[in-house]
Amino acid sequence: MLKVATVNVNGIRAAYRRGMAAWLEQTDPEILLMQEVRATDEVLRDHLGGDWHIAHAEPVIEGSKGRAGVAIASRRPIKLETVDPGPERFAGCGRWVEAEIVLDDGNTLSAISTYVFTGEFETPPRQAEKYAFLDAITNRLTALRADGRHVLMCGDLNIAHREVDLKAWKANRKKSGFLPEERAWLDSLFESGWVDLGRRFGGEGPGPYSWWSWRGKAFDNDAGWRIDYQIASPQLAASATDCVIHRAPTYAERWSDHAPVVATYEI
Amino acid sequence: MLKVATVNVNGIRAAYRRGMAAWLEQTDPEILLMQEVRATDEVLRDHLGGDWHIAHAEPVIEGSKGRAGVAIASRRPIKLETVDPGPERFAGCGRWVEAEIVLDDGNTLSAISTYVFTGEFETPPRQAEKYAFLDAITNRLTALRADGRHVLMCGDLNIAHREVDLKAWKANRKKSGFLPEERAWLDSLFESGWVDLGRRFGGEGPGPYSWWSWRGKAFDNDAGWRIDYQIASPQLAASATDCVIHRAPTYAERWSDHAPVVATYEI
DNA sequence: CTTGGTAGG
DNA sequence: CCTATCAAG
Repeated sequence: MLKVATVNVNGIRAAYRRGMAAWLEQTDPEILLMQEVRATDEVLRDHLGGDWHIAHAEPVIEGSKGRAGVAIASRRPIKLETVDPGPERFAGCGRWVEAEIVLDDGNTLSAISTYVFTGEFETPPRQAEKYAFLDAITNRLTALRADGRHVLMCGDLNIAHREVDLKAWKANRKKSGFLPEERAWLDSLFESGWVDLGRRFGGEGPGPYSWWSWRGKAFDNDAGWRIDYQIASPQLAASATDCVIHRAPTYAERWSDHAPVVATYEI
Repeated sequence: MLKVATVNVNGIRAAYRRGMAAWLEQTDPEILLMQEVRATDEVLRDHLGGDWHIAHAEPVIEGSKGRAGVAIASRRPIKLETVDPGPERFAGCGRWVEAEIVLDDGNTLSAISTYVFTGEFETPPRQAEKYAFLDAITNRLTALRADGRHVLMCGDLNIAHREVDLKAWKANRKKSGFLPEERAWLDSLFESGWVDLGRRFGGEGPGPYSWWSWRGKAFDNDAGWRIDYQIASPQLAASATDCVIHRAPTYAERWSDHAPVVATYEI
């Protein structure tokens, strides 16, 4: 049995200050994938404490200190760590990290933590960067699946797939995060066999969501988006028994603007 | 009877967040002089609320947004507001404001709120700026006293006068804030008739102090400095009946790193 | 150790 | 509305 949790922590320091440690102890995942770590490697390791093997893509490009950052913490050893999804333009961006982990059955799992660009900003234009990153993901996933291993991509894709995946879908049809091109990218991913565990176990919807703006009453009104995913290769997906979003009971109990997505695989 | 309070609020927003309003309501001064307001005029007025006449020197020089700022809030009308101590080099620095207030006896009071430069930084060198500001103060005070009005200069002078005015005087003999030249400036001010109300009513010392670093256990150990003053012209000083420093009971009850200095004048 | 401004989300 | 960095104190 393999319990996997993914969450955009929105700053590991702030998350711990607000109570992430209690959630982690109670949930006790075998693998924890994080996005927006927003800290140095030293700070990340200090917060998580011992007994973890950690793969961390800290952004290294100029002016990116305290931004982005993705990591994978594993109770089992990490055989190989790979940073960046491939193309040179994304070198050191702190948005992609892979960890090869050997499972009980001897098979290899490539676990991925990714944090896709927000496309919503006009200056500089970021939507093109987002599409380029999605392309890079497609290529990298295809390469990883070639040798038959298990692949699990987790993270904040900054895309809601269908109308049931965000509360205000009508108002957001022309907004980055719910553009036809972005949704089509997820369509083609799922059509080629990758499985969206959140939707498989999340019912018909609308909801559940995984992100709510801190602003106004977005959380209390459940005006959220499902933009955080566990996306598994077919064989791995077939072994899944559960996938739930850990929405905090109250606004005050949130320790991130995102909620964890937690899945169990019988593998 | 005229109750006057002066305090370096270290950011009016932070001070209100931490409980300044309760202190202000309980103390209920006729005139409240503030330093390090660190806010726009609109924000200052929003926080103080109605029923005040306000003179505010907001810093206007490039890159000074959110820094310095001195203000005078008065329950009685302010006849004339003057900003800056005079020399062009201090134009718009947000460290000096005067308010002319007509007293019950028909006399005019020039109340001053000032925030003298910290000299402790090496790059850029600030000690020279501090001495130049002290010179400007001397000249301006002399001019104000010429026509026989009452003058009350309140504020954070960033100078402890004598050994009894800071806990660690031995360790600070070569530090800005307790340099011989700075102490001599206060000596000559008091020798020319200006009166340090805090010392007149504060006993022999050591202490009381008006500022403690936020760092370490400075507050709990009372490792402070008396750098906040009410300095009155001779006639006004003669009418004073009391001057006390409102040190918070506990660290948690502080709403600034400085404590208010509150005096009463029978005039 | 705390302040506010700032860029980013 | 929240994150972190930054200069300043």
